Amino acid sequence: MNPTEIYDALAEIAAKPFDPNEFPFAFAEATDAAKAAISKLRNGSTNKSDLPGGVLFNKKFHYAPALKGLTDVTLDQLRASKKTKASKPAILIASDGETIAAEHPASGDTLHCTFSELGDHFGFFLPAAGKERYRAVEENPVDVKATGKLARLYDALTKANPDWGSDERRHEMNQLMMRLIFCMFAEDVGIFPDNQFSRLLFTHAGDKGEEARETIIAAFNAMNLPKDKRGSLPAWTAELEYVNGGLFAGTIDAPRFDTISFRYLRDACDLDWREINPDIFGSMIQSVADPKQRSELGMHYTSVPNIMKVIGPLFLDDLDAEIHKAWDRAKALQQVLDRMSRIRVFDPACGSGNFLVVSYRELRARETRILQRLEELNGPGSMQMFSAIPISNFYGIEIADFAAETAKLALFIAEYQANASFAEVFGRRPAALPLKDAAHIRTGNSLRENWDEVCPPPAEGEEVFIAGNPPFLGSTYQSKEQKADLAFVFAEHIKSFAAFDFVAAWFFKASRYIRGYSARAALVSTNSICQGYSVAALWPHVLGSNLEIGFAHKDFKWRNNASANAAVICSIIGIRNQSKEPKRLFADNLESSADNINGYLVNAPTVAVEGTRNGLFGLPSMEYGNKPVEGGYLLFTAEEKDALLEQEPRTRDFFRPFMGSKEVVNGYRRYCLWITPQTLDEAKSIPAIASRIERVAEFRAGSTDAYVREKLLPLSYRFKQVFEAKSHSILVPSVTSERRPYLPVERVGADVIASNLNQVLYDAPEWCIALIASRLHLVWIATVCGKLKSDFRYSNTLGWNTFPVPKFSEDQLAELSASARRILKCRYSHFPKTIAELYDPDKMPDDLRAVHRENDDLLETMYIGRPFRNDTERLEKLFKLYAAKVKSQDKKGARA
DNA sequence: CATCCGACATGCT
DNA sequence: AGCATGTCGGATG
Repeated sequence: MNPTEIYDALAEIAAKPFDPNEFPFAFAEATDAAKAAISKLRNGSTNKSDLPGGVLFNKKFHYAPALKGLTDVTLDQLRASKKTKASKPAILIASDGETIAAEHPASGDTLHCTFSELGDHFGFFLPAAGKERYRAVEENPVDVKATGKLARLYDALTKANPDWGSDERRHEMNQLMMRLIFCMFAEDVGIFPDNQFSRLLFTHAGDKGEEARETIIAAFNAMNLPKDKRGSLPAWTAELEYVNGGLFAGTIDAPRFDTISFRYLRDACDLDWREINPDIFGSMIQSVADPKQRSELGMHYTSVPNIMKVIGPLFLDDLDAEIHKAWDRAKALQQVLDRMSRIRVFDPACGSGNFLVVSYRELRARETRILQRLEELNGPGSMQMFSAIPISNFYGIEIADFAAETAKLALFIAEYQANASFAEVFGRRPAALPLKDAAHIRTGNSLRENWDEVCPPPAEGEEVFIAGNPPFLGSTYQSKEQKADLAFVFAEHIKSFAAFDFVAAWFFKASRYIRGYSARAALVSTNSICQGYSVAALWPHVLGSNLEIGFAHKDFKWRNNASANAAVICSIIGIRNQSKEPKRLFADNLESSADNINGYLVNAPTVAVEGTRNGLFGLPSMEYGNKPVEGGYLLFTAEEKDALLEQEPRTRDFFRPFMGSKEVVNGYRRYCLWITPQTLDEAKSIPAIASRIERVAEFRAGSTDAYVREKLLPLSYRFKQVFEAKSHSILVPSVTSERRPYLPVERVGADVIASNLNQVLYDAPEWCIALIASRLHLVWIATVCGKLKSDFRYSNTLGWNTFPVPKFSEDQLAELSASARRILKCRYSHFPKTIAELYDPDKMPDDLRAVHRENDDLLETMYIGRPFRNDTERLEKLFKLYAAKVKSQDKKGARA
């Protein structure tokens, strides 16, 4: 049975009246138990249940009928049952026919729903069918459990109070959740004595939560007032602690609790909150408020190792060095402490506050170390034992209200936990309550906010460190609002910004913020802003004449513990005011010091190759391939082509081989219908083709691109962009694997139609192949072109037109042509091996390696009279030639 | 009209 | 089910 069938079966049970005796067997059947197993269960021979009317199916489920309104009690009995412990059922189920209470004993995850919703919660019951519900996030189990419980509570509350799910009340709803979490955490760690919150809540809220709303409101109001000012509140609130700290400031309201939401509240209170990680937990519960995000639970939260990659080189490493240097001198250590108390950390895209929490924790840990050392140096009792690092030194901006509330809470919890470790070391702890101050978390659109207002720039003696992981989004994927945000940031400073990735705006704002101040910034980014077109377009504006890249982590694959990871390669870029301090470059798990880190995140002088439509070095011009934009209706696999040919032999003359990257590299075959104005009438007379042309028109009519929708509609018999060779084409696949030692390039006849996944030299001389297939060319392309992830992405404007070559003589060109032919011939001798197979770095044939080597030696000798020693030397020479050419062009331009 | 890109998309093994 | 590796066409200059 697949999950859909299980859903149907459970829904069917739910639709019928509840029969407490029949239910377990129907449930067993619905969850895919064998007929024989069910009859054994029915006749009692395998039923091990020790509860009245109960049915225990070994390893699958333990069910017991409940008296009206007492499903919770029955669930407790199921949980406590000795037989449950012995036979480890995946699910416990109690029902009275009105509601269901269920639990996964392994994870402690619970479900409360009405009986009629049984089918809707089929996912919860899948373990009874031996199916995993979903791949659990590999995180602290407490965090996972807590997230699940909170999500259910949130859902149940918004279901019972639809208005609390609306935009107007979202903030109040989120505040409520955070306050509840704080209370549950506080009583578990002992900030609240005697479980006072849940004890009073469940004493005064009624059995089914009838009074839960009023009780919660009264309790929260009390926590916001010193104990002597609670005259207007119910007497029982006198006992509650005064919390303050802003957490209970502002409006206090609560939704009505129905039986189900009240049960989830009880479940949440039962959880042990002591072990939650405020850093990761925060990002996980972000998904609570946004059901859409649930499936990608925590997909974009930054893991602690990645946060450390940012804040380490940003300021912690420097601090550690200073502490190390001062280690034996009390006065110097005291100065470090003073410095630390004046460090402020600002995350302009703080989400649930991971960066702030981890930064706070790291600073507090260092502070504790220093205080310990000072006590050693000055003698016991000599130190005033309090922390000089307040959470009010931490600033954030976050657009999502729930996340912003979470961030505040996470810092409270982090503070508490830091104080607890402080107490472990010194036996004294700062008073936990009332909370003194809060982090400065602004709920808003970071790109619209004035950062100076959120986090005032550092005064003399202060420092501000900006750290974070802003969202990445290419221009194709940006919403209207996001495009407007980009314009808001860039319009008055830069002409062309619309093609920037969304993350570029954060770098730009950070650069304006830190300029001239004792402030630095480091942000996680997609690596694409340090590749190709972006380098010349963005970095000069970010850095200007006063800033520099102080450190960078180049190209690492995004990873966190979420089950589905975002597919992106990241870089971390730290910017600062120009400084004599060393620069650090992290690449391929190695750290090196750099004289200069340029926009490509390479230790080299600052250069940025700008794309150009004109060849700088007189190479033949390279064009685009044919861009279909036709919904696939003019394209065919070999089988599809043969099928159509059989059905309609007249289509034969319209088929042409169609080659993109895959066809060149992996030897696949595809075909397209190639129709010209001259052959259009004949083509249309063939119904199979005519109908395809119509489908193309339909497809194009639905495009968001006005040009495709309007201008291209009458041209539906052909591709969007059309090119044809006269004698032959040289194809250069535009996206190919970074693993190959040489770029793929192929020569094909004029019958072949090249797709836009190739760049094409139409009817060009063969020596071009010798250039493209050279190591020199690969090194150049790898450096100056864009990438897809870290794979090569060939570009005519950025790569081919800018590729520096010496002035070749006719003889040299003839030699290169001969070399190109040798490479092609060698490949053919390995027929039918594909380029992918031949250029697999582990399996490349020796003779092919040899002809490439010869080709490299031949070409490189034309540059410098001998082969280059390594890629570094190759790049240096190429950049030197490039720079010289650009300079001479500029002069020409100036003269003209 | 030409080009650059993808907190990707998807087929492999 | 993770890893390798390039489609497709929107959006921009």
